[in-house]
Amino acid sequence: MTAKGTSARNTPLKSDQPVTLKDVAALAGVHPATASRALNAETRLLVRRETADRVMAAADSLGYRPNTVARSLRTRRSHTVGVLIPDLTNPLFPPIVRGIEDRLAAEGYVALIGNTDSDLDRERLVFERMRARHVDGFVCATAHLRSPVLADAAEAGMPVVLVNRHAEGYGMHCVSVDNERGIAMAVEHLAGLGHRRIAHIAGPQDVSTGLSRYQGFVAAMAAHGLTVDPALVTYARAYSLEEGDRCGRELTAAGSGCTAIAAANDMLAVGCYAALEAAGLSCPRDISVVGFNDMPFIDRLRPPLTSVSFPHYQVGAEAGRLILEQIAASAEDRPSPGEPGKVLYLAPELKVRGSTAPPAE
Amino acid sequence: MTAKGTSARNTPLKSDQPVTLKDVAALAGVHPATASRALNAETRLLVRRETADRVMAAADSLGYRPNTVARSLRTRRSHTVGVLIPDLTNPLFPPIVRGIEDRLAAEGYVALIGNTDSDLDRERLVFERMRARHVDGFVCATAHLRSPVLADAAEAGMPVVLVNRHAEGYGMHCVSVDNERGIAMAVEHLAGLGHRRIAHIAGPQDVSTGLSRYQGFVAAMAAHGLTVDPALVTYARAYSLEEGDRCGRELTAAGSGCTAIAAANDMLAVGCYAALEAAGLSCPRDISVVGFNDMPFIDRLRPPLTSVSFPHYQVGAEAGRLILEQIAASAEDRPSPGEPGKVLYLAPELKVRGSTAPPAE
DNA sequence: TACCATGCGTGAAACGAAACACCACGGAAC
DNA sequence: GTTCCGTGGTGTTTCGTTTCACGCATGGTA
Repeated sequence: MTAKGTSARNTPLKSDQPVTLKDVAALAGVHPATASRALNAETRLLVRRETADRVMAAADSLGYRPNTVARSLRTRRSHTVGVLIPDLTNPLFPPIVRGIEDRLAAEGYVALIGNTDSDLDRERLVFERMRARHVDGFVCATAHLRSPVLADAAEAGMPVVLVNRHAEGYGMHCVSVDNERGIAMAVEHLAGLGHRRIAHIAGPQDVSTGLSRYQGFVAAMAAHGLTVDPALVTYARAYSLEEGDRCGRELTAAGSGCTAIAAANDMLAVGCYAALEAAGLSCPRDISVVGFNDMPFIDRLRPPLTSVSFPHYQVGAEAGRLILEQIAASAEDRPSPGEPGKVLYLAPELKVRGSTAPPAE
Repeated sequence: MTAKGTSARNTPLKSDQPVTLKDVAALAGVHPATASRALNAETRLLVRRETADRVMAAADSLGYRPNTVARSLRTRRSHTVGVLIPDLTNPLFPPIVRGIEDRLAAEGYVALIGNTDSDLDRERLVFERMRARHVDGFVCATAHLRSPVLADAAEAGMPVVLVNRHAEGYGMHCVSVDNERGIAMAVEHLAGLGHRRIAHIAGPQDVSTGLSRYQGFVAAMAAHGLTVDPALVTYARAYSLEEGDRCGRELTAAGSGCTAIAAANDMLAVGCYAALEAAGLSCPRDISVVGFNDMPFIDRLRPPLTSVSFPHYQVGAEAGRLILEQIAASAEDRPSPGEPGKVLYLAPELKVRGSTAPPAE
């Protein structure tokens, strides 16, 4: 009866029906409940060593794989987390997602991924879909400052960690970069080069990155004794190349006289390149451009973009760590909507490259 | 089909316990089984119209959401598919994954994502992990020509669709680009410019893209009456910048005399840029370089890379379509390991950019 | 009137694993 | 000798849903 296999992976001898816990128990000559505990590391000490070994051997020889679905139904744990991102094809996100996924994988978790395109309806849809699949928590990179989805999640007491973008008032932990500090470094760099009329392509003001980089820009300008000309601030409706182009055209139109542009994000900055080219301007000779995020490959562009950098992968990994921590924590240990929510800021760093130079004249 | 609630989301009046089918049935004054059928569009016609409406209204008012986990346990369908990719941070994959995900989302499916780093052990791990979660099928972009994981999947009769990389002998459908044709276009372009000594940075030969691009290269050279100098073919161990750099250095070393390089992939080509720079060579003046894949942003590099293009997003979307098709198909309709497996090749297109020019002399 | 479809619903049994309550037994304490 | 307790296990229930196998009317038909 002990159809002991070799160390090699032996296919179950049974029919094509998957082998269940009951089968293992039967082979080991023990009750299913006992088998369950023997196989579960947590509860293994409740069963005699020798019995446990017998069960494990049986499981091994049958090629038993626990049915996670059944287990989830009972334990209400799926060992799965949902990851919400605006758009995977934005080069900022892949490293973050990898960081998350690697961290999760290390603990036996897997990631369910969903793109929202910054569309609230689509966000709701994927959120509900993931929730229905009983994810243990969410990592959310799509946070708007006011987010109905996050409000729901908070009310339901689900573990959520925000990444990159912050949203206050829901008591959620967040891991991101110090945006004010980052944009200040950009302004400082430009001012140091001698630029006075510095423009800003602001990101969407309904997400934290857009807002705080804008505020940081204003503050930093003031700190350097520079005035913010309202004509030199444009607002992008999305972090996209197209919007960068549009805003760039606006800034280069009709004698605005700006010599440098601090964009709220690399996509906007790169989009801006096209606008400069269209206007017959050269970067950095005529106009300097600074981005934010230091996306992969941005250092190989033409010209290489000066950008505010932060460790994307680590941000993701930290977010993964935090969500696992919260899942493990009992409900009362989690932050509640009332509290402020811990914020983990990774330090920004300015990467000076070929897109910035002293003003022409 | 589903009875959309009002625009306002009504919170369940019950306690914080999730509302279950039994609750709905109780409110509607009907048996749980009946409620199940009333809510399930497929079986709704088995119940009187009026009763069905009552049940749906009850479900709506309670804010009922079916427990997908319980459903999966019973139906053995998770409405989840596993997506295996080598590395999300390789810019080739995000658009493909988005294509897959969008297509899946349209049918109510979600994607479980896993990076393997081209490591067979890690691949096995995430594969098993996803399998344990009862994914309905796999989309696999990591296929090696011989793959134990795929062999297992085939034997178990699980729906699998290969994307980008092909693997024969497992009878799986595949959606990709015509690699031979693509590399031939690259060679033709270079030959047309007047290049005679054309080098090839080959990809890993244990994956289909590496092998067939290499074979295509050899064939195309012959077709143009050019000889393949073995010294002008180097083999990358991975599709990485580092390997591109290494191979590039090899090719530029000591008087190989090559004037053009056809790389098996953009990452290798871009890595090669660094090697050229290190050797004091200029692209395209001294050496022309052609890539493959036409990754996002590659057209903005310095210099913009000439590359063989194919529609990444569509490839992903097609793969999504195919996997859904197979999941829907009954087991006997699926391709079996014996048969060849349908292959869907999307047409390549050469994007000529600034990295190629006639030879110097 | 007898009889069979048929429409609507009800019970109850899965699905696979974990949690909970219990039980036999041997040894220790009183 | 009785009580008490810890060890190592057994049964049973539960998780929420689907689905199979019926029952019970009703209506059309021979």
